[in-house]
Amino acid sequence: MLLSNSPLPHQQSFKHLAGKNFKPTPKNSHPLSLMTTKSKSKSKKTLTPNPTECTNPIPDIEDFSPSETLKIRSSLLRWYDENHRKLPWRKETNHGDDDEGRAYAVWVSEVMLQQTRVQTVIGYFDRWMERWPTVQHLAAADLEEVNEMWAGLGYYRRARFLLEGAKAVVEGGNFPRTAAALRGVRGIGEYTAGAIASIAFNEAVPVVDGNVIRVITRLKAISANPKETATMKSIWNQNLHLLQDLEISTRPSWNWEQLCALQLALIALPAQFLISVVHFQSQVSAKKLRLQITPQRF
DNA sequence: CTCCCGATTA
DNA sequence: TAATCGGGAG
Repeated sequence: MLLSNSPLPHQQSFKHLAGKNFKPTPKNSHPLSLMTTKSKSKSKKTLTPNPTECTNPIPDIEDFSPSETLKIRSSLLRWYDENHRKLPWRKETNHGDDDEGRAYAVWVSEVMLQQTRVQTVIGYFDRWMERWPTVQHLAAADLEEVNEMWAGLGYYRRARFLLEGAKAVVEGGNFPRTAAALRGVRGIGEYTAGAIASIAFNEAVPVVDGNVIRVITRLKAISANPKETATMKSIWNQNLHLLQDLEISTRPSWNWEQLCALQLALIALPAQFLISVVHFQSQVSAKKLRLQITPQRF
């Protein structure tokens, strides 16, 4: 779910949110990092001869402290309130009314956004929803017309999965309402399942896509390679922390809007926000910040 | 883990 | 020409 306000120079890349001078965090560049990507210590199990090694395989990733969580959360929510863009697949209506309709819209938009920039997707999305306003409508379609509507987007296998998924959902009788249940649907993986479950069905599940990886790694000055499964696991965990105990956040109480805003802010956060957030980054991880984060990087 | 899809860039 | 990007399938 890419909601950037800026035009997107490339497809399929979270770099487009970060400006021209964006460069991925170089591996092993963190001076404080004791062991990062290339440490081939595959002896993670049972063998812990070195006492410094046994604590954490990724030393420069630490959990958010409660106060960090509060700061980051309120900044994200403030950003969302002030800057978020209204997009056709995200209606600002009250959530009680038609969450399955919203889930379907999020589903369609997410699949399209996996491969195509926002500006292009909007047109495809509107036409798609006009033709097949609900899962039930889509489930009644056949592959030829789906491909026809999809023409120009590429990745036709994803369109086919979307159709097969819709058929399965309709045959199943009720829309899966949890991330775990959604995972069973064709074409819905960890990310899309989390996005639908949290945005449409109010489940507090973490969601990690390319943009979230970038946000979290910047906020925490993480130098570990996101391609490493251990790093990804940690980033998922970071996001989970941001969602936990929402009732102690700056907003009055837990509600759908808050969860939704947090997820969307994380997913959509443009580079501009990261500049404005630098001041509290310096409180969050001052040492790392000084060493790794420089304004022109954004 | 590897492979996949396509536009875009190096 | 080859690498890159990302979410999902196998």
